[in-house]
Amino acid sequence: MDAVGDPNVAKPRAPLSRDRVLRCAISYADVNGIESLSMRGLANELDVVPMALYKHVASKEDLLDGMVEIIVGEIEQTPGTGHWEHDVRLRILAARASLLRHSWARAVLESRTAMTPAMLSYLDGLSGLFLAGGLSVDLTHHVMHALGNRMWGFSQELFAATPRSDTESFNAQRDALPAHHPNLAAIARAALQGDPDSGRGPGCDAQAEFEFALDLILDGVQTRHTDRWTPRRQGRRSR
Amino acid sequence: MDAVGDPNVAKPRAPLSRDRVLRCAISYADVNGIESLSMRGLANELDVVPMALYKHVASKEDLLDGMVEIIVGEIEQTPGTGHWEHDVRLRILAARASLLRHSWARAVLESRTAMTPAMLSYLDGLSGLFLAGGLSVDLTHHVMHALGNRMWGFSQELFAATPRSDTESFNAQRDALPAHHPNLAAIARAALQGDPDSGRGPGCDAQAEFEFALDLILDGVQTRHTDRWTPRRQGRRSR
DNA sequence: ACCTGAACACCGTTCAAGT
DNA sequence: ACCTGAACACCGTTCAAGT
Repeated sequence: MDAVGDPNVAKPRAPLSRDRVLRCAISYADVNGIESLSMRGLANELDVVPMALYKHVASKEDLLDGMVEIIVGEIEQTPGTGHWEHDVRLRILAARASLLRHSWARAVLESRTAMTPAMLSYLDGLSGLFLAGGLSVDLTHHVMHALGNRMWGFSQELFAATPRSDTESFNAQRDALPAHHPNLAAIARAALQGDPDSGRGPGCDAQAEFEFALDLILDGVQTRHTDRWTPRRQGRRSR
Repeated sequence: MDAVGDPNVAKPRAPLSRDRVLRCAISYADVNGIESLSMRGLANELDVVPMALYKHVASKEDLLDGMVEIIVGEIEQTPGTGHWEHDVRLRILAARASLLRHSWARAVLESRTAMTPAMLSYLDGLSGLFLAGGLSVDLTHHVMHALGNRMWGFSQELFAATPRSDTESFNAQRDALPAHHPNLAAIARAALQGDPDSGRGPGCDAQAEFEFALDLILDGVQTRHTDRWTPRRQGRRSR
């Protein structure tokens, strides 16, 4: 009747489409890591000759653009309530949730230089939350810059989760820390003591760090806003 | 007497060293762009067989680590005066100055996952400025995260300086901006009106944006510091 | 007109053969 | 013991030959 049980019959492979290519690339990167994603490997995954991809994707760069496009497009459009601090916080945490689902998303997004429609929409929506809260256009502009890649939900990693070097050199480095880097050693010690139950070794609570930094910035913006801050008027404040 | 004027005599090529390899790679990337830096091309630049590089550099990853290592190592060790806001500001602007000298530095630094000695030293020195100013170890820890890649002197680029796509699609995108992205359009319009003399098209004053964001964060830290902020005590503030 | 195998011009890195 | 040419196992992309 059909091809079930007969491995020699070609699978009725679904026709290729840009969306199918991009989604396959995403799950391939999820499973195998972004560094092992190649046009040839992806074509193989799709049971297709490499050249067939170029009908739906202009180049590998375009493929990567399309991959982040999908993920950014999936960011939840959290509702605006008119309380801009709350609204912005919610929206950015939604972005964080979307992007954290793919371990490679941060690196790829940071490597992109093109602006895609979904990225523009997200940025426009986020700016709109500030403007709806009554912030001036100028202040909103500067705040968007100030958020940095935090607007995508990223917090700086001080020490990579998995040091690339082998364990012995990692241990050597850690043992040498107190002598040569007393300040970092103190911080690391306090972080480890403070979170004895997290049990993640030298890591930090990324979510807590993210929210601390986000609130720090939003508070500063609130201050600038109520102070009716304007650009080029005040110059640098004395300190 | 010597080889001057005789092109057939082999140049007495300086013996290779890790430092010479790294510095040649840096200036090669400065001139030709990081994307066209290859082990083979670098070897060719040094009049050497590709394999010879592997005596001084374990891999291309190690080469890139070494390149940022040199640049980070060149960050000026600005003096500490005990006024931590001033000291931190100065040190971070010094980092910015060093890294901005190489257009590829930001991308490469952000792609690194390993911690190198020079990076550790810089981080230790920067933390030390906060601690010397009387900030608690905990607050210093969180602030280091909050600075994000701003601690290296980077500000978020909202729109890449040179859109990768061709000019016509760029124009099409810009013309479609007001209709679909009213908030971004308002920001772009204000930015262009506000800086009529900068004449850099749709760009922003990166230095001004950087200092705005840096001061925003440092002010917030000052507030947390004088409020004797401690972690896990206050949880989220109501809003 | 469409599709695709082979080819092109590269990579980073290994390895064995030569000195 | 040291050095290195050739080779290996890939890349992204072009292109001409086949249907």
